[in-house]
Amino acid sequence: MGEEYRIAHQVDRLMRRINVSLHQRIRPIDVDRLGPLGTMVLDVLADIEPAPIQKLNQKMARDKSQMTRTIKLLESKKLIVRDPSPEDGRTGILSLTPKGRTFVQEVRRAMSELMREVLEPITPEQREQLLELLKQL
Amino acid sequence: MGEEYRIAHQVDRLMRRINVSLHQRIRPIDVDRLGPLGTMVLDVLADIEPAPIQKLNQKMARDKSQMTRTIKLLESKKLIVRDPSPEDGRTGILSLTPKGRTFVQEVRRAMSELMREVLEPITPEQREQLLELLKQL
DNA sequence: TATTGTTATACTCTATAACTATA
DNA sequence: TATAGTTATAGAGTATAACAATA
Repeated sequence: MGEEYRIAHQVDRLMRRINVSLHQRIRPIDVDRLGPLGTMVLDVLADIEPAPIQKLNQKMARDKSQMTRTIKLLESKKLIVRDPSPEDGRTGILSLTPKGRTFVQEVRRAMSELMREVLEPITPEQREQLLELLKQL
Repeated sequence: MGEEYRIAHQVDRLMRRINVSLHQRIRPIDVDRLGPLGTMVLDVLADIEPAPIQKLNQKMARDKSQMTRTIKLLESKKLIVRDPSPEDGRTGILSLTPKGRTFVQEVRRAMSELMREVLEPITPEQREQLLELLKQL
């Protein structure tokens, strides 16, 4: 094709749409003011907990220092807890608190609703296809 | 599926990967310090020029005030020009200068190279499929 | 009255490097 | 020495609202 850059444009545009809509939908339920990043970190962590910080970093593809700050915020709001790792004294194992889990449920409800709107132009089979393609990347 | 939110996670992760790699690759050629956003605005504009600001806004899915600033930056670096619209006195028509076009070519070369790496795990047919799906959204 | 674009402000996210502690 | 995480700081991107000019 030689126009691979077009995929980058489309991904950017899609991500922007998702972020803007998500921001609007999340605000009323984001009583702890985690912001979009804090919300997403919690959401991603919910899939992999209990998990060392490093694993969360990989999934989020942000840099370490940013994750440090976000984790600290989530801890201070009592949404996650950090336990020492028995294997590696340098790292911590993150888990959600009950409060964190409840919030993630709300976030996912809002997010799935939003994504259903965004994905409305394509069929359920195409959605599966899209998810599979993205997972491979 | 009921797990539409997972697509949002994957899109976020992909976009992060693209942004980080792009930032590194663009820096050496971004002599005017446009940054990732300025670079992408110029890149997108190259596809639709000459275009009113509004059309660029739609394509970029950023808010107006941010685009105002970015356009001003690109203008000040002589990468684009703004001509008054004959139809609507409120808006301007944006076009790339020769300098802007040259820069876009370099950016696209770097971007396509990067995307080929990112897209390496999937076949060319799947790339087309992905682009088509994204376009529909 | 609605729309386009601008300005101003506060906030959030990002990149980078230097640092500490453990492996 | 290498790696995980932290801290500090500068810079880039974002959301919002108020505003002027034109439609």
